[in-house]
Amino acid sequence: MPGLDQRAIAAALRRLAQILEIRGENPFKVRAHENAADALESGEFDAIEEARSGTLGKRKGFGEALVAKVAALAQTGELDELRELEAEVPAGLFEMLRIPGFGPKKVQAVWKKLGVTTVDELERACKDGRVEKLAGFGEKSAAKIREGIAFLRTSAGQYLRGAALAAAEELREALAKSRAVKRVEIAGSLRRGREVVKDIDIVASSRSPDKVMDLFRTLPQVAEVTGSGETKTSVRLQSGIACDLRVVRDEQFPFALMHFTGSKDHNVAMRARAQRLFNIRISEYGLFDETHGDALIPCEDEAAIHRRLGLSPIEPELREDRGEIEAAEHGELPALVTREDVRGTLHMHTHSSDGKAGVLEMAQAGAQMGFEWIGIADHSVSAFYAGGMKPDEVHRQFDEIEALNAKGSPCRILKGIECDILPAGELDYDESIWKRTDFIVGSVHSSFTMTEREMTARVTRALENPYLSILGHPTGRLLLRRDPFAIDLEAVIDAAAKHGRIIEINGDPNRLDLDWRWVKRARDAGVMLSLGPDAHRPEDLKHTWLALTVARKGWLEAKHVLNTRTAPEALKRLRKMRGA
DNA sequence: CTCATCGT
DNA sequence: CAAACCCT
DNA sequence: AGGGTTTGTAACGATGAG
Repeated sequence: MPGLDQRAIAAALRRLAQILEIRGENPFKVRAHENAADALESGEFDAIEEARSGTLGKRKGFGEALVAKVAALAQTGELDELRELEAEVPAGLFEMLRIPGFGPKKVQAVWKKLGVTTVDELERACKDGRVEKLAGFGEKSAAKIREGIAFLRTSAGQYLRGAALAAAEELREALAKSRAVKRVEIAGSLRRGREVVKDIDIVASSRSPDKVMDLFRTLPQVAEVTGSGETKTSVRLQSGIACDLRVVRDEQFPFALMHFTGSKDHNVAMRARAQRLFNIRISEYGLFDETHGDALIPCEDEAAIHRRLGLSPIEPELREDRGEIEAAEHGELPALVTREDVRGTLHMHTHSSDGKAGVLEMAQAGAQMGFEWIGIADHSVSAFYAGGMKPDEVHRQFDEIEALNAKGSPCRILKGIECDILPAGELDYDESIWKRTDFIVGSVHSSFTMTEREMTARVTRALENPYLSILGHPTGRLLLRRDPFAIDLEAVIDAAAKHGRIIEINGDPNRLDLDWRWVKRARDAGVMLSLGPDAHRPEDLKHTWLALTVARKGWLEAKHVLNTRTAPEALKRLRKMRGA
């Protein structure tokens, strides 16, 4: 077997860590493997080269054993230890680890004591009462596991927008390079900006579809071709995501793009309306005028289709059949906020808490991406698991930021903190720290299991604090992993509106929280929103764009978004909340 | 109540 | 498992 | 210096079993 690349080595070490964990080995040993995998994944150094030259062992976290493992994986792609242990641990156990509340110890228990090795078996064991009889488990445990399995099932086969989009853009670019391809676009729910997707749809136009299909089938990302004809090819990528490519003649491209972008409900509504008002039939191949012998009405792009149907152009993000067609009819669509409108971005971490870079590096990355200003917001002291800052650390960081701003930072840096909203609705620290900040992002990071009433009271109380500028990731959801905590968002939005507070659209690909459906309600209630990358390393600043998509999906215009302001304007808006 | 486990 | 610590 | 041994995440809340 050939040697593995750095990412694959990291994945192998992570797998090993999981096996060790299920086997109940020393937690520090498990952690050591995870840390090593993290380090390799960060890509900050060439581990393969360092393993070869013998310098890897000088690195913190890499001792004799891990250096040997990395070297073996780099050279042969195999590791005896991993192969042997994998043979011992049934593959289904890893899937069980994904059940919320079901960790390595419980996996071990049901495996060893009940011989359960798959999620399906576990479900049966819950139903027939074997689980609740197990020492350490009871009726409630069994019920909770069944809930967890149900959640797992609903998220099965779905992928985060962030990951799917990256894969789709690679494919699109590969296809666009071909001379046989005239036009090519990502379609489907990905184009509509949905937060999770079940597959990737790509639409292309070409005079020689077979050539395009050939190219597509042989792309390096493709693991398996599941179907292929002259208009459609379906594949599964290495990452497991299914991907469909449709190829049409160039005249048909706008119609196909619109059809495959959906949503289904949007298409149905569009078609019914076209039929009713214009006697026009819409299909993926064109607009057909039924009063004139079903003649094709040519359109060069989607905007032309919209215009022909008496509508202003409807951006893909809005095509959810939530009033966009009526708005387009009356010329009342929002002028959606664009990348060009965005001048700054705030909510990012540095090595003062759990970030991987310093303030200056983040500022440089921000400037490079064209931001005029950034806002740092490291974790507060209660977020111990994330290395939250003690008061003196806050002052030290703020001194550094002030010095940088004074001597000419790559871009203007705003001083902020991501302050924990404690269970009673208090913010971490006190006024002596708060007053030194330009802004505070207040976030819930603990006690998620409060009742809706309690949680709502907690957050609305925090919103009354004049120093809380922005409510961070308001529902705490983790896409495909954890539901939002119970909270009355209506009441939260009202409280934010009342006190002039801003609500964050967190752009972490795992969160995308506030959800777009609520973004629109916040907007309608007069609340300003802020795009937050929640970056932990310079390259994460691009999460701003994921948040931007959510904003667009929530019908936001530039005026609704803090990030479109110049630094002085943003500061003015933030200060206003404090009554200054 | 204590202990184990999980999650952040 | 790695790193710090303690011992001769 | 080289070895064997001990210590170390980062700290706490929620939940459930017994």
